[in-house]
Amino acid sequence: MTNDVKETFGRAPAPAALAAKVRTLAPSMTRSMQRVAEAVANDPAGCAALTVTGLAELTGTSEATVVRTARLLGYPGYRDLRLALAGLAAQQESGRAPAITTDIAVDDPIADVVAKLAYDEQQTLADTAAGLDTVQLGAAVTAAAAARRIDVYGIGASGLVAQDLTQKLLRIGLIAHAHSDPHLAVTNAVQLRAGDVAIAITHSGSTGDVIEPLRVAFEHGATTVAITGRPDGAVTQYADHVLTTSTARESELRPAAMSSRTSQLLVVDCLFVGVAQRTYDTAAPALAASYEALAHRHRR
Amino acid sequence: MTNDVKETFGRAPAPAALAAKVRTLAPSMTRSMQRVAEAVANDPAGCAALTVTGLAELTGTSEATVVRTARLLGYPGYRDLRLALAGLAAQQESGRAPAITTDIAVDDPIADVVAKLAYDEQQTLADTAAGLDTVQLGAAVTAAAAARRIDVYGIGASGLVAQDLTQKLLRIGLIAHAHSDPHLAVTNAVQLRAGDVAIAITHSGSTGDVIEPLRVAFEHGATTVAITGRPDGAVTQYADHVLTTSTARESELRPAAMSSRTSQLLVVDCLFVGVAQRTYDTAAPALAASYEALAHRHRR
DNA sequence: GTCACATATGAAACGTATTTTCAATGCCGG
DNA sequence: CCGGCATTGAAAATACGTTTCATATGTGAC
Repeated sequence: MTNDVKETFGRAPAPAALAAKVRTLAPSMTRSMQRVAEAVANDPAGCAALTVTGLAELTGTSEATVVRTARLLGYPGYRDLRLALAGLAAQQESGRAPAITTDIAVDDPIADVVAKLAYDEQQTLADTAAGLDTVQLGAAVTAAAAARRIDVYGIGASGLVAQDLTQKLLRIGLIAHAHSDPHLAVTNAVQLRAGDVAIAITHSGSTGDVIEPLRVAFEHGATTVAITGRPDGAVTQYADHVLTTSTARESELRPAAMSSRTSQLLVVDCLFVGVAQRTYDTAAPALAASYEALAHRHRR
Repeated sequence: MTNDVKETFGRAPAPAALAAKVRTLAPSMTRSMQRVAEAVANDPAGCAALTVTGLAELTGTSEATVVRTARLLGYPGYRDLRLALAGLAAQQESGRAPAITTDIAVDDPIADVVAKLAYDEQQTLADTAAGLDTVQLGAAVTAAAAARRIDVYGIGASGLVAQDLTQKLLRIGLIAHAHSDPHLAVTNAVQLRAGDVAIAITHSGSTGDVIEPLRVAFEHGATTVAITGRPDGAVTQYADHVLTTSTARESELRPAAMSSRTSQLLVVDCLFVGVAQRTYDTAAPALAASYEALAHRHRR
């Protein structure tokens, strides 16, 4: 084709400005081309789902006309117009910001529950990261990396976090124990001495069964760490280092335990990664070995 | 899971979650398919500009492989993948992708570790929420809400998630047990019958010790649910409902267990809230009562 | 090792969507 | 009413996407 009078104008086929371009060029279009352009401008998403033939039928024209319209709009052919259309559709799809502010209600459809929970947990993570004192964290990491042994206290939901931390520390070759039995925790705490580390995890900061072993450890000279949502709670009086978790808004269907757990896990992960960095020479092979050991326990 | 082994997962080919889907499905891909998937995930915009043949050449594979990959990602063919790609490209063009892309390094300062971990976990949550099949989730919720008893199987890190779920279900008055001892799990699974629910949690989808009890439960007529990162894993053959967790990029200092746990917990939370909604009349007072029971165990 | 089997892969055949060509039609000025 | 030009769609030509199938590449058993 030796390009004749009516040809592409403007260089980039920027998808955003498509509606404007349609309006600008409409006067220079023939009747059938206008029908096509109109359809495209009115429902980009719908048209993106159609083939040339489909769009031709929809607008009561022919394939040739559709292609001609695409050309006039600045694309090499219909295929490219269609791609631009898909992009445009995606953009205005995402433009609708969800902004989930409401609490979870009893009659929320399941999809909303998923969206709200995910959003809340993301929020909790951001808050926790922002509020975490990296100096305290660094100190806790240093102590843990050098510790002879590490005891972790946690009860209820926090007990699972304690176990999570312990599992990970064990994997990099450290000696760590999680205690959720208050009596055993205390009897073990007595064994601790300077150079050892004791970590108490409690959202409320006032869980007696967790504070008690930390106090014992503290008095025996161990380095003590508290991971708590209440930096002014009773637990902190026996803690050398306090790591604060964030407290997200809770509701009847979303107990505090849920977001505090997310927050605690982030702190625990940071602690773990910090320790793994400091002890990299032993941690890396230990991690590899534990991975290897599990490999043959998989089916198929 | 009625349909075949290798099949599309999730319903909508939502463009946003494409990178996540690539990561989730990467393990079940062949080498050449992985090359294609990688190219697509790394440069959606660039790939959207290519024809099948072009993409095949770019990745050093054949057209057939490209189409196969598109199918695996949940699209009817390459044409539709390409449209989705164009949409994705347009989105991140306008959205200005922030993305902390670097892995955690051995010498990262602790503040960076916190930021990167928080970011990654947020990403994992978003991906999981996007990829979660709400129909399957709804079905699992319905089954669990009406169950006579609920058994949950999980080992290692997944064991903690299993316990987390169990703890919460117990709080709303349901009968739930977590098993991480494979033998006890199986002997308990034998007791299950129609109307009961068994839930297996395994990131790899191939943990024999978790699959076995689920198989037994399945064969005894219980409704079975699998929470796994591998929708094509061995575990799904005995699962009535499959809930897919997302697989985040992992590295030496950030083992898969970390993000899979985040993902699993979100799924488990959704399950819990869903069940709590359905059983609100009994769940609400039960929650209040358990809260009350703990109140006097706090100091000061 | 090597044999049998399964899986992965690309070349080429095939079908469909897009583009081009071209003849028919309508419109306008003389 | 006629010639010339713009518009249009049917159908041919082509580019693209999909499917098939034979070959290659492992992988586990013996």
